[in-house]
Amino acid sequence: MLSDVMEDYLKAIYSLQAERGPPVSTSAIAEQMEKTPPTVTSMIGKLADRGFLEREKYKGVELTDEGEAVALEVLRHHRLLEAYLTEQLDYSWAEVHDEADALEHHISEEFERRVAEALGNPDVDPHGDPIPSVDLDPVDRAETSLLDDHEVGDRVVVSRVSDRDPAELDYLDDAGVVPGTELVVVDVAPFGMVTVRVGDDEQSLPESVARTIRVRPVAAEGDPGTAEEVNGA
Amino acid sequence: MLSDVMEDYLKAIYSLQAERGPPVSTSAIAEQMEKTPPTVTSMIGKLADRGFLEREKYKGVELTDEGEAVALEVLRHHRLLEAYLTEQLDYSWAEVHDEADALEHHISEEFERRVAEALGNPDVDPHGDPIPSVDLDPVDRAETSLLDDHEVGDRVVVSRVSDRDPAELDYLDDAGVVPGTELVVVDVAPFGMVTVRVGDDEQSLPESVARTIRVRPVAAEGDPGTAEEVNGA
DNA sequence: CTTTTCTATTAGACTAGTCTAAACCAGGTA
DNA sequence: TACCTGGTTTAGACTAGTCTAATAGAAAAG
Repeated sequence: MLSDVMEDYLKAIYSLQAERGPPVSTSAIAEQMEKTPPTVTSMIGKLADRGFLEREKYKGVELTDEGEAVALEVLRHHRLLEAYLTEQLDYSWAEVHDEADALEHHISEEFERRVAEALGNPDVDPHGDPIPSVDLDPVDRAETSLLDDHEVGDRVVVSRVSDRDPAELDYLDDAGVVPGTELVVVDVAPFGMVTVRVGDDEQSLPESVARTIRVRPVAAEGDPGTAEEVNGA
Repeated sequence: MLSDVMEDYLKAIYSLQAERGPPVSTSAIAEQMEKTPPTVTSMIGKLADRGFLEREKYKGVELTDEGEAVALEVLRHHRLLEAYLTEQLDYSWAEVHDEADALEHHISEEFERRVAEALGNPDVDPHGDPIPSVDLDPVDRAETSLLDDHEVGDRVVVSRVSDRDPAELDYLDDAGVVPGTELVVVDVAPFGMVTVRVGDDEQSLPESVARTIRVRPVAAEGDPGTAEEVNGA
């Protein structure tokens, strides 16, 4: 009933809304989706007509509960697939995103169920992103903050990394920066370059990378999820 | 470069060509694809322009080597997926077809490779259909014939069953008619109803079903593929 | 309060894939 | 040979999704 394309828009709007809050602008969606603004205007009109979002012209959009449910369903598919590909088919951390993007719209509820079961119903994917529950409760990012927003001396644990750019993921993987890794911010240079200590090594991360890493305070005793082994001392 | 839709047409044409030989008519494709004849005319025009088939107006089409390669690639995906879903995710024999149809166009070469490896590079799927090789050599149905074409007294081994109709598959599964099953034709009634003995049981199969089952002579010592256990005495 | 600038929307066109209705072969029948 | 019948193709329309170019609204600057 809902095309792949529409699902992609709802997913994009969901993540923009989660990051920067509603309303979400036409141009923000256009950038995220790599489409032109008129294309987005036309699509949000259709999505609003079908009740997936509220729209105020020239202002932006906000997902309705129904729109959010669709986005969460797609997100659940995406993250379950990432987890499955990593754990059962030996995909590397960096490879899974594109494959999951291609498959997320085409798996049945049955497939979703069986994959979740095979994984023991995990609640985070390999990047540290929370997997929406079967009943699609909104996921929250609770205690986390962006690494980019921290100051020298802060000691934090990596909660999640973006799953978008394979090259970046490979780089972080090599650097030992994965969900669960503990790090200390040792320098913040002009233009946002952030240097962190990971175990005994220091790693300098461009701002564009630091902005995609979410962290939580190091003290937390909370469940680190399915985090890989923690590096360093 | 090639849309899902085009891949589906090439797959359909491939299987029609394999069953009834070239040329394949517009109406046969239309029926298989559940599309109208004008739609098919328009699509085969595009496929011919792009070199995937030879077309003679008012006569029909025949796949080029390139078209056949595409069809075999899709078929390989389909059958690997069926095998994977059955073996690794506990799908029943009957459930896999639709899931594989949905996924076959969206898996990467990497996914194909990993799935094949996880299964030990099988050469038949759970229905008994041959899985095209990685290098896409044409598959042949060698020694097989349709159950429908046999006479009372013939003793044969099931080589493959159709993967199209889940209800039919469930029925055959219950009846113990799976690839590898040995059966004897005990009656052929008017209108094509075929009665076979499977072990100690007799099963009557409507012609529509008997026509989807391929069998080979019982004597053959050939490799029975990944056949399930053989039922009966 | 007016002007400039930036973003959003409208207008209109294009491709892919589909349909219905009408015209058109081609082969068999008279 | 002429006709009829049935499958095939053409004609034309429609939806989904996309674009570029032009217009319009909102917000910021003067």
